[in-house]
Amino acid sequence: MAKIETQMLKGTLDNAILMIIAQGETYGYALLQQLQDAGFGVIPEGTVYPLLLKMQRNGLIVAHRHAIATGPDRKYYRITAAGEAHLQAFLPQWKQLTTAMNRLIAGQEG
Amino acid sequence: MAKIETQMLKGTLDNAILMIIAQGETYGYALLQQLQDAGFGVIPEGTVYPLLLKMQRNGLIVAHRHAIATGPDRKYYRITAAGEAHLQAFLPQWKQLTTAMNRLIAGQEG
DNA sequence: TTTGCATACATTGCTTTACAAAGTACCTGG
DNA sequence: CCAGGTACTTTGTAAAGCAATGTATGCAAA
Repeated sequence: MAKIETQMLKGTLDNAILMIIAQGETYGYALLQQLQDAGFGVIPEGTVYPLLLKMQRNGLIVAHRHAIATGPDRKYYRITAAGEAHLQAFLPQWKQLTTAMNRLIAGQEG
Repeated sequence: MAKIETQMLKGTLDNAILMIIAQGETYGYALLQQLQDAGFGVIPEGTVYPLLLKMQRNGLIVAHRHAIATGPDRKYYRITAAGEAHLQAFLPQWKQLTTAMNRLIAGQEG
């Protein structure tokens, strides 16, 4: 999986993570793999963990720590109503940006 | 035209500008309007002009100043071979990012 | 036993980027 | 004359991704 230019992820990665959480409770370390599976390439821990903390501070997600049989505790995240609202605000912006870009790209190739 | 969250433009806006220049020589002040027409919303001068200077330093575009009959001089920009190569490297990354995001969004709605 | 590795999360500091704000300068219309 | 549109520049700020480093747990191999 190719690595996406990091600048391009700004303002997008957080919403990607929020969508993954919205589609099923998960925890940080698992998210690293889920992001890769989704096609974002390798996203380092130093990116994901601070992001999760920030989203928690902003009330977009809530966490609850869970001890498991084997290995360190996990922090599971769930999306909040504010998080859902945030996603609803993001979607049209993403649409606008990709529409504008794809039109330029079409003019580039065609 | 709605305003796109500025973080989302990082690493994308430069390539949008590069594509506009690739599709026909233009100058900074005209670019402001072209970006808006393309659907990016209002992009301020404090964003576009520094970006053009940086792209020039990086050899992606070349400029030549042109005096016109009425009003201040204009700096017209043309894309270079390095600029074309830069675009060719950008396109698959953009494709990868939008593919990954759109798949998540589909899972969000469907 | 102990070394190493995978799991799991947190923190500090760096770099890049969009942007606000302010400035310079030209020309036209009221 | 002066307000406003045209046209470009510069300085400083805030935000985000990430490298690097650290902490801690449990298991497997040596």
